[in-house]
Amino acid sequence: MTPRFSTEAAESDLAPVPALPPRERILNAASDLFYRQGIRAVGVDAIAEAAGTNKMTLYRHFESKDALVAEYLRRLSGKSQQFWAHIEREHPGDFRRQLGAWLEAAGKDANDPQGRGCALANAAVELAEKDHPARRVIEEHKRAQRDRLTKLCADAGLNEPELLADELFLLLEGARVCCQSMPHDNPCGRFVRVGEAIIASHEK
Amino acid sequence: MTPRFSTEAAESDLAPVPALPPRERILNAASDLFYRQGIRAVGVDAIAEAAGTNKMTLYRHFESKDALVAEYLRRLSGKSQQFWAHIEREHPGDFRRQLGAWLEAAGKDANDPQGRGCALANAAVELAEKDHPARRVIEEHKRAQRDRLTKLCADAGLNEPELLADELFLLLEGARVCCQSMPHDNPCGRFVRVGEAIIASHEK
DNA sequence: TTGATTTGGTACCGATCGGTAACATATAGG
DNA sequence: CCTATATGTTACCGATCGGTACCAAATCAA
Repeated sequence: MTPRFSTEAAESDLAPVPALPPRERILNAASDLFYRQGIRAVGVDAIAEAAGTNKMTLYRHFESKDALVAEYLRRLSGKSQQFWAHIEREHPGDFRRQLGAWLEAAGKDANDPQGRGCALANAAVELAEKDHPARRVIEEHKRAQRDRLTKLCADAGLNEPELLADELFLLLEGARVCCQSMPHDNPCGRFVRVGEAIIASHEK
Repeated sequence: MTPRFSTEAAESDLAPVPALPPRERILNAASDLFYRQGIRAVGVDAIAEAAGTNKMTLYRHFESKDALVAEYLRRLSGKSQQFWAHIEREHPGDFRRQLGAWLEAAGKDANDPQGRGCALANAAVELAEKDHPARRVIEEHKRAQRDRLTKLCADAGLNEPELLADELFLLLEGARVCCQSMPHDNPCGRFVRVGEAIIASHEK
């Protein structure tokens, strides 16, 4: 690297994404830290530092750590909705392929060796307080996921769609918690196979 | 009283029981608080107070909070082993009934409105550090549970016992995390029914 | 250019965290 | 009985927690 002359500016030195506004940087940093280390294990100081800013700016954009946590989960829930739209766009009208795409993506998620399962479900475990602002987001998200999966199973013309959806839903939730409690030799490897077997058993 | 299915932890709520030695009181208080409020949410001061003793005595019996957490989980894992012995004793040689008893107890566990799922799995979510002393206990416990269930499915003469055991295992893990992320109208209500259907699909 | 808004920096707050020193009091065993 | 061990009490440690006051620098709009 060429030596710099002055201590000034350093536009393109090593700032990865300097263009993002502080709020986005904070949310990105918080998302990464919360997911990898756990919500309660991460302090606001660490988030501010990882975001390349300070605590004061953090509290100008989020009224509390709890509010930041809720926003972190809200954004993830939004990305999940985008995923549903994505598979719908990929296989328009073909509900069986949509279900297959869902299963494949879920399997990839559950088998990611770096993954720590579902951030929303993890948050529900960490935040036992009944009145935590994140709980609204979590419960609403899970309900929506289950409903969406139920609708897809029905559209796919499978038997007992509600029951099938719950089987698949519980299966995925189980896989995403097992990958944390059984990081070695876990049963998630069979996830897709099991899912396909379950779907097949609801064939008309 | 029949031994509990597994890992729900709750000791007697309001038993002052001054007769118990301090170590047991501490362990009981810690179990209750850790399970209901979460491990990271509970401080050693609160544990000592709930145990009717003080922090000094706590640290005379446990070298650290982490060690106390590990012991808390170790004891639960032991109770789980007792449960396996229990159903074996109840239905000696009748592996199908043993499997039925397992399913019924698991269903009761997953549908307990006061329950917060599996304490071991919850701990795995809360304690992301790979070198936490509790992780040994958790992983060993889960491995043992899965192996035991696999053995039972095999003894029951069902098809593809390893696959069946993993289906049931993931189903239970999913149910015990869902009861936290979906406290209202959750899919755990179908747990036993789903389990029976899965078992039936492995009938010879 | 000016004036208002946003951001960064630092120092601080009270509370709580996990953990310990020192000493007083019980309780047990010989 | 006396002595050793286990327990209770209090005060304290440094570190960190979530959250804020204050002011300077940068940015942006008019």
